[in-house]
Amino acid sequence: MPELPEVEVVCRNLSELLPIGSKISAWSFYRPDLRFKIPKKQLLLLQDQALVAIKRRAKYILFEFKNEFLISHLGMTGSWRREVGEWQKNKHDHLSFTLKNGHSFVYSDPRRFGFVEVVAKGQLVSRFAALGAEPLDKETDFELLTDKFKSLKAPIKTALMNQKLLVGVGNIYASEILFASQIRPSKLASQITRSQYLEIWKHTARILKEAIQLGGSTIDDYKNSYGKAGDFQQKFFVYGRELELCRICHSPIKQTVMAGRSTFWCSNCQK
DNA sequence: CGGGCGTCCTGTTCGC
DNA sequence: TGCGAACAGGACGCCC
Repeated sequence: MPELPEVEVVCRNLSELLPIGSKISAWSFYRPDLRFKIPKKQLLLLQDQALVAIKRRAKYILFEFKNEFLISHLGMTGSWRREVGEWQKNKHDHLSFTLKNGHSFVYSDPRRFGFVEVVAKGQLVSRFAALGAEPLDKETDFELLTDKFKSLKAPIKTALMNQKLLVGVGNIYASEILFASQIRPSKLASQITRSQYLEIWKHTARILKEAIQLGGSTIDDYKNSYGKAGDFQQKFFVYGRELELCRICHSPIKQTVMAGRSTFWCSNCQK
């Protein structure tokens, strides 16, 4: 489900729903078996602490407290929703916390690829040491990023999804970015010119921003924290459009599997 | 060693 | 209609 735009939207939703200074007055745990066992003890230590901020890094949601971060990764199907007053627990709800005002925030995750984790502030840098550059951060050095990409042997589509170099791009947006850049997904990252990389970085930022503006992409079940679906899927040029006609040249869109993931492209527009 | 593949899960869709 | 296979937004460990 969630790539950078979807996670960013959820972070913005949660920032609105969870005012700075909010305090968790109670935790509830329903089933501990997420990707990693839910760290109950550490979560309980966050009780009565004031929320400082909610941020995003890569595809992670960071709830910042005075001394720790509560990290949430949504995996494929994770979601946070708010419940006010009496509410019905769902089959895939794993945990929730409640504020003094009675609002509850519930984490649900059918496929259980997501997880929550508590990290001391001093440990955050090392925890995220393996993560690459943020595509929407104006501090990102795209010249350096280009150098790194050019040293890879992998196809560009696989490279774009590698979170060690560039974060936030997943299977949907990788296909969309390469269509906009007019480059075939199978083209080797090392064979792409510097000027083509400039195009790729430009379209990466543009597409991710547009997707955020439209509330992300809903393929099947992604919903933001208000329960609302995204609209960016209506703007897809290639993802999920196998055999449909290219919006630019009207050739049928092709689909193949690369590194185990469905990949979509136009054989006429992309070289 | 870099990179590809299988794997962790459940739910839905597809094809026979 | 029914049932099993294939597939789905991520990311890690293992193996070549």
